[in-house]
Amino acid sequence: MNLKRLQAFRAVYETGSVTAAARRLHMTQPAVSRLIGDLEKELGLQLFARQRQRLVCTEDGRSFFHEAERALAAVDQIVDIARDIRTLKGQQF
Amino acid sequence: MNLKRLQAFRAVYETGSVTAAARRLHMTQPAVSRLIGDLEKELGLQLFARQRQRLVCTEDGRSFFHEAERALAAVDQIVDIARDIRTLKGQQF
DNA sequence: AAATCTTACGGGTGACGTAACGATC
DNA sequence: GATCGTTACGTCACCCGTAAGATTT
Repeated sequence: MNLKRLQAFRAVYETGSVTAAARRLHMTQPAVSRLIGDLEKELGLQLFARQRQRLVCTEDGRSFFHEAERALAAVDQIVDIARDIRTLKGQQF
Repeated sequence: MNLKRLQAFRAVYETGSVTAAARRLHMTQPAVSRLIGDLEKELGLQLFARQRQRLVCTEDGRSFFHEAERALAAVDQIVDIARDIRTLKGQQF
């Protein structure tokens, strides 16, 4: 598993397009497209249905998103906690 | 942030040694040692105190571990969920 | 034709294992 | 001297951006 892939998935899920997700992530479209494809291959699930020029989230994608968001939130919290600890340390002097 | 670093941290925390953690992770000792060092550098925190031939978890390390474990559990759950979805799909046929 | 997603390709960064070193039991 | 953790070094895979292709509006 890989955090970047999860972050890309969240961005595409929320924006509904690879282009918008790439903008949010400060990346190019091909890079985001690959991350999604790699994640689908790793999971063995089709998270998005390629219809026309848009990626429509599948039923599996929606089920997966709920859990993925929890994991990403937990990881984000880790960084916050670390910063809090550092700040606390700094105040001790 | 990086999942491998967190997994290495958990393994060292629970086993109390780099060697045991490396065995559990199917990696070499230097690789695990680097992951721990990289994580500490990234967080700006000293997670373990190098005493004698053992790594003793610091106060900061213990505080951080609680949150890290939650994140890792959430990630582990993702994989499980994905497998469940695949299994369910398979049963539909 | 402009926009979107995907695939191909080359370059740079990072991770790993082996080897070597210092310290401890 | 055996074990443990760290550092050095060479190699290899992975990830990204640019370029090119296919499809849609």
